[in-house]
This record gives sequence, structure tokens and C-alpha cells, in this order.
Amino acid sequence: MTDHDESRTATYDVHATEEKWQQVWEKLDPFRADDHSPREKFYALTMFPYPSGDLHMGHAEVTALHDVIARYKRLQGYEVLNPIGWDSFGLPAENAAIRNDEHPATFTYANIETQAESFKRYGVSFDWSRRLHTSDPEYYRWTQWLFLKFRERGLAYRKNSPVNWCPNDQTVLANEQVVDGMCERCGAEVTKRELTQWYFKITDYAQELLDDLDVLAPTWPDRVVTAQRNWIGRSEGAYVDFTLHLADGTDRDLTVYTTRPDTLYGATFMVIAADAALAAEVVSPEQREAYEAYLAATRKASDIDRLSTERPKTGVDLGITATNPVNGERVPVWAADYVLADYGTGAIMAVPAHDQRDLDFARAFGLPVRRVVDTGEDNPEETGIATTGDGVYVNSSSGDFSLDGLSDKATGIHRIVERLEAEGHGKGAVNYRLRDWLLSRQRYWGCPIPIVHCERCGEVPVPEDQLPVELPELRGADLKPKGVSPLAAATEWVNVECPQCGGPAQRDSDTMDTFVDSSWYFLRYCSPADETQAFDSDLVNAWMPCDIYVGGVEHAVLHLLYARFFTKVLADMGLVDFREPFAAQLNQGTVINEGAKMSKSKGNGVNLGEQLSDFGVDAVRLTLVFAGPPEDDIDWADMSPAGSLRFLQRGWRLSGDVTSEPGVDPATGDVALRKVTHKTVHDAAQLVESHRFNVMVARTMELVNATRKAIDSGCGPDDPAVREAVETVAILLSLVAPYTAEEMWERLGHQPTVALAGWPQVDEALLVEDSVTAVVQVQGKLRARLEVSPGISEADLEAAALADEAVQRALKGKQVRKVIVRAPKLVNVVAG
RNA sequence: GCCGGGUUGGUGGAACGGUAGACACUGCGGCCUCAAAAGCCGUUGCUCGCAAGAGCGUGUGGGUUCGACUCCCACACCCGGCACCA
Repeated sequence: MTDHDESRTATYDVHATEEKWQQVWEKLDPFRADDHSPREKFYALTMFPYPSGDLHMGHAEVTALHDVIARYKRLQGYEVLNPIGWDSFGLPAENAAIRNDEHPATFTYANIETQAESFKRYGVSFDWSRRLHTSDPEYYRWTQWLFLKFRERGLAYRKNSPVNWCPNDQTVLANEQVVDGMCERCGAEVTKRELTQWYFKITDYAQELLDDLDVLAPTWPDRVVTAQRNWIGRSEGAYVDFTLHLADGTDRDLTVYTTRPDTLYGATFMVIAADAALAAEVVSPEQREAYEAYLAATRKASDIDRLSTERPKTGVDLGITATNPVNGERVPVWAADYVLADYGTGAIMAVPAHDQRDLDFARAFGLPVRRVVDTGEDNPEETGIATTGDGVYVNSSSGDFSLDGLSDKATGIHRIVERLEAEGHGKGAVNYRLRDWLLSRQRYWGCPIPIVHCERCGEVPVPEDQLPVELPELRGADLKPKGVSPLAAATEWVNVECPQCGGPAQRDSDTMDTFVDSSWYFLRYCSPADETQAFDSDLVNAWMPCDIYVGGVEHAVLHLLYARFFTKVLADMGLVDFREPFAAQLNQGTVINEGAKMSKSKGNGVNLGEQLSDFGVDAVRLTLVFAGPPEDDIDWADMSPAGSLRFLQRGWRLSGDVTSEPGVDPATGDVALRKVTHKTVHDAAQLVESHRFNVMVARTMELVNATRKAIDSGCGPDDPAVREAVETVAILLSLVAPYTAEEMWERLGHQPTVALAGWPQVDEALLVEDSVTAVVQVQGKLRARLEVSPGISEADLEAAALADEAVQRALKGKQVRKVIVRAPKLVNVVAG
């Protein structure tokens, strides 16, 4: 074998290389962010993991993508903050502790260590000095402090209300954690319970949370913006006051919310939510028995039944009437479960002609249907299909007021609201689907709520200097869910003196939703060791908002909405000077296998550790980044980590072929290869900025191929352009394959680390092509290609095109009518 | 039903309104080898053709344009969000 042959088949030992560089990085500590650096700051945040076990393919993907951005920005000269921590409170640890008769911390911190080691092996450019865990008292002390601050502002309050209850996890859930009537975490069917619980008043911020989505829309994924808009669910309409006439002869107001006040003349009955307190208060004595039977039946029905849209309408006549404020008409009042107690006012005016639900109800109970908007469609009373579009108003007048003849919905709404407001019978209004955030949980492994309940003083906040309220030591069977928090049974912990009066009192025994912990961790990263405050406002304002937040789309409405809410509250408190925490966002897709989500039951799981052992870290990372657009799902069965490793070895091999010395002036090198190199660097920057990492990798592959050709059959290995090209490959590869890149960089005679080598300078002069391929079309069809100078004139290009043999052939017998020339790229000849 | 996003070779995917299929994977042929593996080189959208070449081709149907994967309209299907929210 000749030396040359050897260089074409040589490979490096993947695992030895990994171990070697891990030690070097440990020593050099090149990714520590300097708060006081004069460089421009860049905050690259990735959603911190929950320590459920070792890292899996999902972690590998999000981290690989995230690290491309962090490493790119560092090369570009930014001071990059790329922190890591763990969202370490939560149910899985608690359930494991019950199973294994141990403390949740055992499971939690063991897994954190495992994951931390795996991240280090994975070569992620994290700043390990800022590591945090939300279950550390040093952290949750400040979660408690924030809770108290929110409470001082009236943004954390307690109320009694029917809440979502997971019978399996034995805890309440926020609306956001109930998916299709099931517990988001365990899949059990969620039931309702009447409980007194803590809430964050996120609804105070509904409008701002909605409005600022417009600001985020250009840099946030569409699906996240859409999901949040839908979740907030703003609707515009009006409150309208009807008068109820009770059986005992008294009257009272009944206010309803409607988005179609313009159809007020079509209201033929009213419906009150069966489970609203009002319904029980106003029902007539004759109908009370029937109502109570109906209510009992309603309560028994689960959310699953309720959610079914196919279900026929049910209800009961309350035996009373109400007066329509615009025409004095008396209509019957019913109770039904299709009206929700906690939206609007819990009561509606039913306009069966123009609302499908009301029409279904009217038909089920023989109630009248009156059309007040003629849309040209058939009468809803006959078809059973409500008409909801624009049309001409009819039967809509009383006294000196009339909508009749009008054909514009917006004007109709405006006119009737004006009228209602003038007469004091209603007003324009906005409603949101968003509800307050229920934050209490009846579980142990979470942040204790720093409140003491005193018989005399009521709710008393734990004084700040007594924070944190630490969790008592409970383990194993003590943690078994029993419907109230396990903390309630820890009598020594629960029973305390009231901080205010010194009398006997009890700690609040619930813990906080873990989404509270994760609503501010990105702030803590800016000053993670600060023992005097939750975060240093100056440092937070210097680093934030996060320039990029990479993570899973499953948090589109949960974590991302809560974190936005927290940030707005903190801005109102004057603690931060921005109102949105994440300037831009990237949601990675899911790694699946053989067309399906990986799962134990399907047996299609792909083990990350095995992939890393078989192909090496770099090949796995490269495969994930090269697979396609970052937000697309990746089917691992379609991928070729072996192919990725092959490419990396090919790239590495180049570094052994370079024979010129480090520091040689590339200006004297082969111009053709230099052009490829500089164009690649130029394009790669734009591709990374626009998150087209897969294309960036493809371009790097092209550069490798071009360099290989130059070495073997072009300018040869000692040409300075070859060194320039290979050094460029090493730097570009460092975004995705840090081990291979370091190895190349060292073989090229440079000191570590390539991560700080800087982004290559682009020579603009080398971006100019000296010949371009001009395309000649006849009738829009490609007929010829011409190599021409980039500066060719339109006339010259046209002449050359028409002179071409293939073009003449295609034109045969036809007359040239028109020639479009776009020098130097294209000519289109139109004939006929 | 309402709101977003999508549909390109055998596969993953590229393509400022201007060469469709870059870059890979797979397949096929070859080199190396006693042989195999690995590696390397060539080839690979479909149809016809020995070839030169020709025709077809980006979910469907229209439109705008000299020219459309790209823009506009309608439709089908897939994915995500919301949904008895008045």
C-alpha cells in the first residue's frame, strides 16, 4: 500500500477521540459565559429536561439543534450564555419513591447525574457553572418568594370552585393539563371536584398575552402562536340585561353574554347553565323537583360525555319567564348542560334561527324559531340548519328603533349595542376562553406554598426571612396519594405558630404546580448563585430576552404561556425591563421510528446510548441535524448514521492530506477552490441564521467533495487553498460534530479549541463568479446551456442564444416573436 | 365547524418567480481483496430509444406571467390547535 492509498482509507477511533476531547474541554472550560464581557451578548436557551431517566433520542435532537446555534454565535464573536439545569420536581420521582420505598430526591438526583454525564459525553457547549435544579431549596426559596409577591399584587388568590381532578394521580390539574377530558400525564379520565385552591390571575393579562403574539409572530413558529391565540380565545360581543320574573312575583336581572347582539329580536327563550348557582335560585317550585333530578344527572356525566358533540340536547324548563329589553317580549327560561357555568355569565339568550346549538335545543323541546336575518338560505325552522352568515335583517324593530333592511352584520351589531347602552340594558364586551391558572397540587414532590392558615388571622404569608419553607422528610408509603396532600399528614411540619399572632396555625399542605418552577428558571440562570435575591435585575436585563429558545411544541400553551405571564408580572413589578421572555423560538420535531412514536408497547424504541456506541456522538448529532428541516419529525428508520460517520471520516481524512504549514497565506492559492470555500462560508451563515441547518450540512459536504477533488486531481495537497478549505470544513463541522472538528483542527496544527476559532472571514471578491451558466429556453422549455461571462450584455447573450444549434432546432419553422433576456442567467425565446 | 401548517424520485430532503430533484440514503455496475467486510470510483425521477435525443413530471382543477414547486382562486387529502365558549 502506498501512503496515498492509506490516506484514502484511514479512519480515526471515534470513542478514543471522544474521551480525549472531553478531558481537554473540561480543562479549558471554553463555554463559560462572562457577564462582564465587552462582546455582544447572546442568550441561547433550551428547555431544561425533567430527570426521568437517561437522555433519549428526543433530548439528543433538541440539543444537537440548539448547540448549532450556540456554537455558531460563539464563532461569530458573541458572548454566548448557554446554560443547563433540571426541572426536577414532579410526579415520576414521587411515584418511583413510593414503589421503591425511598425519598423522591434519591431518584431525582441520581437521574440528574446520569443525564449530566450524558450531556458531557454528547459534547454540548453548556456553561456548567450555572447549573440549577428547581428542587434545590436554594432555588425553590425564590419560587416561594415570587408566589408571595404575586399574592401581594392580588395575582395569587384562593377560591372554592369545581376543579379538574385526576383520580389516578390524586391531584387537581390546571385546564391546560386536561387533554380531551384525560389527564395529560397519566391518561386517566378527569373528574370534577369542589375544592378551595390557589390560582394565579393570568386572566388579568389575557389581552396583553394575546396582543403581544403579534409582536412574536414573525419569530415564533406559527403553530405556537396559533395555539396560544386559540387557547386565550378572545371573543367580542355584548352583555344584555333581561329581566327575570320569578314564581314568587319578584323580578331580578339576568345578564347574558352574546357575540350576536344583532340577533336579539330572534331570542325565543333563555338558557341558564344547569350547574350555575343561579339556576337553583330561580327555579319555580313546580319545576324544582324536575330541575334537581336533571342537575344530578348532569353532575354524573363525565367530561368525556359532555364533550361529545353528537350528544342530543337535554334540559329542563325552570317554569319562569324573562323579558327581552328591546321589545318587551316574554320568553321562557330553561336550564341545560350545553351552557357552561364558568363562561360569560353562565346564561345565554337562545336565538335558534341563527345558532345551531340553540336550534337543536329548540327542536328537541318544541320551542319557537324566529328568523331575524334573511341570508337567502332556506328557513332554519324547516331545514334544522341555523344560518349564521350575513343577510338582511327582518322582524327586527320596535318603537323608533329598527335594523330591518340593513344587510351588514358589523353595522347591525354596532347599532344595537349603541341602543342597549343608551337605554342602560347592556354594553359591548369582550370575553376570553382563558381561565385562571390553578396552581395547587395535592402531592409531595413540589414547591411548598408559603402560607400559614390561622384560625384568627386567616391566610398569613410566611415572612420572607423564614423562606424557604422546606419539605419535611417523607418517603415511601408516606407519599401514597390519599386525596389530600401527603404533607397534611406530616403533623410536626404542618402545625406551626401563626407568624402574625403566635396562635396555633397550619401550613398550607399543597405544593405548587411544577410549571411555576419552570416559569422563571431562565431568569435564575443569569445569577444562579445569588443568595440575596431571585435574580439580579441588571444581569437579567443585560442577557434577556432570550435570543433563541429551542424546545418541544408540546409546551405551546403550557410552559410558554405561563413564562410569558410571569415575565409580564415581573415587568409590572419593575424587576425586569422587557415584557416578553423569548425573542425567537424554534420547535424541533419528534424522533419517531418506523412510522410511529417510540413506545415500549410497540417495541420500536431506539436507544440513544446504543446509537452513540455504534456510530459515535458526532455521527448521531450529524444525522439528527442533516435529517431535514428542524421542525419536521425524523423517522430514525429512514436515517443513516453509518452514512454520517462515513462523511465525517472523509472530512477528517482531508486534514491529514494538507501539507502546507499553518498560517500560510491563502491568497496565493487555487482560485477555483477558494471560491467554493468562500461561497460556502457566506451561505452557511445565512443558512444557520434561518435555521436551515440541514442545508448548511449539505453545503459543507459539497465543500468536502470539492476539496477532495482539488487534492486528488486539481491543485494538489500543498496548495494554500486546500488548507483554507480544510480549516473551513473543521470550523463548519464544529457546529454539529465537535469531536471530529477538534481532531481536524489539531491535525491542521492549531491549538484547541476550534469552538473559539472564530467564523472565517469572507472575501467578497471571491463571491463573484467568472463564468455563469446561462439557460436558454424556447417557449419556457430548457433547450440549451451557455457558459458566459457574468458581465455579458443582453444583446450579446440574446445573439449567442439564437445562434445555438439546439435552439435553432427547437425553433425550426417558427418565427421568433419575442425574446426575454435576463443577463447573465437566462434567455427565453417565444415563437409562434 | 373555526384557526394554523403541509402534499416534490424507491427514501430523507434541495430549489431569491428563471437549469426541478442540490446533498444524502438505498439500489445497480466497477476497483481493491485469495475472499469477504470496510473503503473508493461511476451510475441512479419516469417512459421511449443502441445512441443522439424526445416526451412526461412537484396532490387535483383553474388563473396570473415570456416563464409557476414558488403568486392568486377553488377542491381533495394529511398533520397540529380550539370546539356545546353563546
